[in-house]
Amino acid sequence: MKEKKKLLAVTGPTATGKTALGIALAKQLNGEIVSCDSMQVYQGLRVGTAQPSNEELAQAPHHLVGFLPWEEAFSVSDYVDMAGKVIAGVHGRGRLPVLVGGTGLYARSLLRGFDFREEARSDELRQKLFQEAEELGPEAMHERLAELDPAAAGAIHPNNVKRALRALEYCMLSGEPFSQQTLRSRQAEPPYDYVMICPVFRDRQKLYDRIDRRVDQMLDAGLLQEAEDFYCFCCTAEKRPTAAQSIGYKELFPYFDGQLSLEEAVENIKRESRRYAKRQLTWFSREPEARYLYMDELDAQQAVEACMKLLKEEHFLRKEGAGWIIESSVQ
RNA sequence: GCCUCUGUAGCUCAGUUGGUAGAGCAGGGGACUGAAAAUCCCCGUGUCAUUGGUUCGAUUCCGAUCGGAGGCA
Repeated sequence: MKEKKKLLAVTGPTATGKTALGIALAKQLNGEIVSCDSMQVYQGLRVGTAQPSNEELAQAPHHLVGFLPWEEAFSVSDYVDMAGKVIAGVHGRGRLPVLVGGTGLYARSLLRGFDFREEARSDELRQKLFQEAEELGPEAMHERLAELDPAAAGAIHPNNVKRALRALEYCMLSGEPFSQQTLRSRQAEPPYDYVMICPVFRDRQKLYDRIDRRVDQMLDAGLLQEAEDFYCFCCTAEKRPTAAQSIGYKELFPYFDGQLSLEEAVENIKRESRRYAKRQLTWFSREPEARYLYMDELDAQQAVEACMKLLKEEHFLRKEGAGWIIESSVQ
């Protein structure tokens, strides 16, 4: 007999309206927003990463948004740690955590209870491995992985140096095969009782149009200034920070360098955002729990109603008097 | 009006000395367990503008028509 705490997740591709929907649901359900976005964690990357606006932030408590300095690295395991603590706090206040964001790996890792071992990570070793890969070539490194962990080597393409080296790093530090960790995580007990709502568009073109339009809006909202500040920071940083991976900034760097016109750089942001959305779509299609919400058929109000209906069906909620009560879940 | 060039995949263009075609980009699909907005893998049939002719056979050669670009009047 173990009681799991409830959690509501709103995850899906960019530009589908997760932020607004999450806030509406949080307001309705006495909730607090817990962001699940690898780039919105950074300070000052407000426009380009589509962080909630001040008006939005004022409508519900938000966590894990805009708190990390640019130079700080950030990773899944950091996220799972922090989010776990934040969520415990929300539960402690007797409120409902509403996970909102598009970083699929973060959401899955948190909700499925993936286990990242503290000792299985070393920046030094990682750097060393990358140097070796540079000298010996990716195939040699992949062969090395094949010796330590044939299963992982079979699952990782030799050209995917980043993932092959991480697996290698893991094997060398932990003393167990990387694939073993995956297996262990798969058997882990999910820590929360959750429903995952995934807003999407039936019509791909509609989503792409929204993305294009949103990039234009970002420019109107001051993306260029924000990006230039960040660009100046990156130029003086000794190594490329994690934050520099964010779409919307790195595409503008060649423009600041004078190598691309603004128009070309903006086109690149739009294209990369569309591709990103497609990757997210692929990712979430592999989430068996994802409950799709087709946004091309719904206005904001209807989307919230559809979610409430779904939560009732999932026995997540029950109506009591004028309000909604979140079901307790004693197993 | 005349002359020249041009019309091939969504776009830019190759190419076939006549046996129905291929690159880049765009696009599509997929993978994903400590950088994930990252990283990586796979995918190219299109009335070769239209229409006649020559030919066993034409997208390829010839003519006409219709687009486009340039030049001369």
